Amino acid sequence: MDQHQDLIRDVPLLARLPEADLSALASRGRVRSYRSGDLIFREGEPGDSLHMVVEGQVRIVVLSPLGEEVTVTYLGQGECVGDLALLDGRPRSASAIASQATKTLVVTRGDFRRWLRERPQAAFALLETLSLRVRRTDEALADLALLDLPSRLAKRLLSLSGARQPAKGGSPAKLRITQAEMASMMGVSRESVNKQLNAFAREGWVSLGRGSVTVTDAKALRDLA
Amino acid sequence: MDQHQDLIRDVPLLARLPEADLSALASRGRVRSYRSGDLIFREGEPGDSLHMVVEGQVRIVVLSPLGEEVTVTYLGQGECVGDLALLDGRPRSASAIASQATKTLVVTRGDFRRWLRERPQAAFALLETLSLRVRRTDEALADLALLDLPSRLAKRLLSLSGARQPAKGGSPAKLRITQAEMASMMGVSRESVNKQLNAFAREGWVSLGRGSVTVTDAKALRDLA
DNA sequence: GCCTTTCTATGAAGTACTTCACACAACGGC
DNA sequence: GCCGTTGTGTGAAGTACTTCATAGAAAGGC
Repeated sequence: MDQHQDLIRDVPLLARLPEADLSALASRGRVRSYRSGDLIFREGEPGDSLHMVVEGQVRIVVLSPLGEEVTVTYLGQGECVGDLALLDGRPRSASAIASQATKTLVVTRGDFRRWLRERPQAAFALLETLSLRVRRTDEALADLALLDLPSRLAKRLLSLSGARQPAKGGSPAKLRITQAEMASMMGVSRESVNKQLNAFAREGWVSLGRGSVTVTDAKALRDLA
Repeated sequence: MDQHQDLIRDVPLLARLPEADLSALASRGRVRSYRSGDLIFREGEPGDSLHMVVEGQVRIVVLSPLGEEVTVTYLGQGECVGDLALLDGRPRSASAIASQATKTLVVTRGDFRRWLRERPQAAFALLETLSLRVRRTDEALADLALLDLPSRLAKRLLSLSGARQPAKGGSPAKLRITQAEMASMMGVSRESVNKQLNAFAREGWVSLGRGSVTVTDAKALRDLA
């Protein structure tokens, strides 16, 4: 399962499209800037645009039934925010908030559909990409139902570190993330994440700092997951 | 919302296509018959075909990390089995087993791609369908992480009964399903499902039989979920 | 009919998480 | 430099599930 992790990051919606098609799409977009903490869109709003992250980082949050904010994921440069809205025109299923100073390229649904109509080939690539995404989400669902916290945490650490440190050997990747954020993403308490991270640290698999986790033994984590 | 069940049920891959396009695709397929218990395909095999269920029922199972079979969902008449393989050509992410005598219409990846090439419009419909499926799975993921068993069970009961009893008023729908199957689908123990179902029964929200659950107060379940 | 298998039902003990309570360390503002 | 804020670390108690054990009732084979 975890060998698919690399796909997670390098398969944003448009990754498989030829460069020319991509820039044609980009040329129809407008650039928007956000300061850290700015709301990009809110859960439940009608969604008719896609944001490609040009610079910075975006936090995706949903409201839990109990009314607390739960961070689903973070999206960085080159990734797409709110892409599903382009395809099905449904309301936003989550809110997007700039977690740093961020620039996005906004493409509207209308522009996108015109662009797609002129490029039937692009639809194939999109179908393939979306299909991979369904697989990945299904897999996450199975993980959540079947795996315990240590395994899930190990997977998550690998996925996060793999993403930021692509195609490099054994060199350790320092993740800039708080334990509270990890807990929120995984749907467990901060205390549990803390205790498990410290257990990993005692084994020498990770090293911890204030607001950071560094994976030092990826193999051990992979074995666990 | 809960899990794969409903999404695959009311949003089969090809639901939004015009009738003519559908029958053009169907005409390229071959019909295959399976007896109850026959394996249709196995997890991990290369996937290059789609099965549309013409008659009968198919059980989708994955192997958990501990080696036990977990039923992900059941697919019935008109639904598609192994549809993702057509789009991305990846190995099967689950096994499919005929849970009754079943007939399927098999379409190969090659045939599908030729068919799709001749119908650029169909790609739009497929993109929309897949997009909805991603949303539903994401939602199921959030449910699993955030909701407790009573809520999830209530949702699941509604989703199952809604699927079999579409667009009808207050009339009770009798689900033909064992508690063990429900437990396997939801990733909890059979005993937990049993105890919770009996709690619902004591409230008068469902009535139980051997191999069946009947929702008698859908509103109460909805309030809980 | 009986016997085997399948399914439901339930209590007792164990486990993995949770919440709560608190301590302390690092950083930022001024 | 001090002080409020944010983040980490940890134990105690509680909760929601698990597994295990056991029982009985319904259905199917022959």
